[in-house]
Amino acid sequence: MKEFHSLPDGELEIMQIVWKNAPPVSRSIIEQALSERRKLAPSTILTFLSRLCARGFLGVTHEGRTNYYTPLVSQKDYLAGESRRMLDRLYGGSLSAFAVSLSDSGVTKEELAELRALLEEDAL
Amino acid sequence: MKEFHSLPDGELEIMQIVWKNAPPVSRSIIEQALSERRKLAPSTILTFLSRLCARGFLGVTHEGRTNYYTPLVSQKDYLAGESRRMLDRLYGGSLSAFAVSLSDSGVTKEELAELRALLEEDAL
DNA sequence: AAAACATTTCTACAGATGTAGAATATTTGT
DNA sequence: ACAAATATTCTACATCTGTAGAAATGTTTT
Repeated sequence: MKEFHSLPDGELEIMQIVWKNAPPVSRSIIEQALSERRKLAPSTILTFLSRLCARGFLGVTHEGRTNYYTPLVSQKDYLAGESRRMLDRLYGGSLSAFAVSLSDSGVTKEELAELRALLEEDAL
Repeated sequence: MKEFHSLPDGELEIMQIVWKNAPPVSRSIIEQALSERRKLAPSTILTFLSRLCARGFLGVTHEGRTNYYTPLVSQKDYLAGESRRMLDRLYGGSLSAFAVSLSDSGVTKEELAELRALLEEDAL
């Protein structure tokens, strides 16, 4: 399992959108999806996209005047790495310490119940 | 519950040490604790400390030529905020999605068992 | 009290990140 | 073929982060 370094917020936001859509994804699709959350100049989005390409997170193909992007790192792999990193960084690697902290932060009883269900049915 | 913004790695590392010790904590103590993990110039550590003061994370008092630092934000509050932020940012707020991802990232069976125990005894 | 020393504050700088205007290239309507 | 429209790439810049040398300040030793 490869180690990817963390993405900055802006780039992660783009990746989440790319992952959510069937590849390859055009910039207009991304801009569309993103616009529901915040307004960015087209060139800003393109900057993020090219930085993601430079990092090896996305591959790009040109179709006329349009760029299409394809993820080169899977969401699953990236998130797994991030979660572990976060657990180490913040809780010295202790999952339980993290859970306690979450309950401090207001996870709902429903969420905890859901998690317990997952654990009890050995889904993990 | 106040919202604190995320700390960069270097500053978080310092905060973790400050939290671990009984306040107020001197720079020499911090440098000592830190030196076991990595080597930084004293002035670098001081830079982090003064940035933490500027952010309102630490208060400082001067005792002769020595500075003593006291946390103004509790570890518990900070971690609670960070955990939630991370859950939102990476998993759209879903605790279960996070748990699945953790199991992808190689949490041990022991950790999961421990977590289940916590949940079952309603400790959270 | 001067010298030697320890500690802190200033200043600096390179690289990362968020953001976007200007310049350039591609497509399309007429 | 050309103008209008549109998408992409370049260039730019302010702020944040990691890092630390130089300068200033306070302490101890002889």
